[in-house]
Amino acid sequence: MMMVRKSKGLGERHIKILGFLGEHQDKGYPPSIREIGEQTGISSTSVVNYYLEQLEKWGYIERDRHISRGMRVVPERLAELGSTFAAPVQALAQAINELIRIPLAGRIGASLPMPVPASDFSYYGPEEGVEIARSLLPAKKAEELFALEVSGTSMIDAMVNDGDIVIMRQISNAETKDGDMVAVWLPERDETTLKYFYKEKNRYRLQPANPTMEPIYIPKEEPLEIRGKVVMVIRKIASGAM
Amino acid sequence: MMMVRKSKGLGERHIKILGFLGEHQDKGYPPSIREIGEQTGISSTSVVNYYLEQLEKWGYIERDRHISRGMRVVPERLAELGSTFAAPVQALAQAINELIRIPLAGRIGASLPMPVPASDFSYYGPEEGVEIARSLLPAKKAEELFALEVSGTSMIDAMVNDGDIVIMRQISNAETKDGDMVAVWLPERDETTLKYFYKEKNRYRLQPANPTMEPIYIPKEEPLEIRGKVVMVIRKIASGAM
DNA sequence: ATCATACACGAACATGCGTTCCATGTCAAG
DNA sequence: CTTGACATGGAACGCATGTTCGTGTATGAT
Repeated sequence: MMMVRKSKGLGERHIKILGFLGEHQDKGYPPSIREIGEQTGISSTSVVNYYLEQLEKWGYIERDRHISRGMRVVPERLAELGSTFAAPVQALAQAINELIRIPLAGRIGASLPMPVPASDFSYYGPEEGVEIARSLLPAKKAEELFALEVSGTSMIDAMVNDGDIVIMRQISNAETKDGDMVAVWLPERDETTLKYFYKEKNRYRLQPANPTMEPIYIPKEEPLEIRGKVVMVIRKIASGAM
Repeated sequence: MMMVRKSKGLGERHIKILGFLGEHQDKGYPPSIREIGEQTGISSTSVVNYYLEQLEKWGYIERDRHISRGMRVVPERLAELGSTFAAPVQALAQAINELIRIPLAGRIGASLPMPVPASDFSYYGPEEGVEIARSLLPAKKAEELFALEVSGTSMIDAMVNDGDIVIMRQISNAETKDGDMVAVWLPERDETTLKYFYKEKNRYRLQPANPTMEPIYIPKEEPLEIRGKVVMVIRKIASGAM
């Protein structure tokens, strides 16, 4: 066989280029091949192109051939790098203006049968949505996420007020882990509630976010549906509330 | 004097161009003059350039001459348009990937002497900050904004929990209007609290956000300092809370 | 009427900038 | 040592794209 020296994996120059692409971000347009060369100490445009082709193959960037400055970084791919690399790329990932548009699936309230986003998340046009900075989220895939506007004060005990927007991730009963804050649908009580979820011997403990309030217990026999896991709560405060 | 027909103000073509710049946003790089022409029904590159120069003069975009696709929209300027124009620009403003980086000024807690951002908001480097989508904010200037991380559960009654991040706008006592949710510093009680603020005959009423809780009254004689107005509250919920 | 100005075209020109091809250097496998 | 994938340069080549200029047409102002 053959086993080349460094080959696979990002080399110093890949990092430099990626880093420069990030720094260049605030210019409003991508750099040209020559500009990349100057900044990364590569004298030949063909070499820069060589690396760009690799970055494209690895999936870190996308290019539109024959178009000046026709390239863009792929934030998702970059996010994967996480903190693997130091400063240069770190800063990059954060510099990448990346907003995630989360579909507003509807409203949720004590008695409302909690809506679930279009089963397959297929495609939602210019519907209403909430834009969140990727840097605010737990850096996971943006799919599976949906938002709900809270209607009514029934979730006061979960520290969630009327008008708040909760960002949720689709999750099944099985996937739910102790300590997750989830939206629970209790068919028998015809009630939806947001609580911290804990499995105990033969019951479920639903703990309110407000530490001054007591948990409620649900016997294991009672049906219980986890509709989603709360990832974030956003409260916009208007000028003249109340 | 002279008063030309339409002149001053954005015309249909300006709007179209601005709109196209927005739509083109997700490509990752700006369009070329010719591309703009095609999409907006302008056959001559010089005419497109003509409009771009105007948009630049009006401050809607910035250009880097002699650089392919060297232009970018100025979100702040665009935000001013507000809902003045219909769909096209509306969508634009929202499509503009624009994150606002709000400096994290520090922590706030019942007994902590609430920190205030670097007096003049001069310049803050890569300090910690929170990135918010402009579309989530009340579309005002991003300056004057700062964020605080809440420490402790002393503001539970304001529906704000330990770890929450509150986005605030600097505001003086005089500017405060009834109904604003503000951070109030009570020197005599050595206490900082978040409450809805109301002026009454000879006292101030500080109303908790949680409707089930009673307001507290501060006699007008007692010193009271409004440190900021709460614009938004963000709660990130970790997987294994509690 | 006459002129200045805003609005529009389209062609020509001069770079900007991506692409391609050829030559060279390096290191590991055979 | 030879071979070959990998890494770099450098210089052309040629389309991509911004800029400039000559022209033409409304509309107001004088």
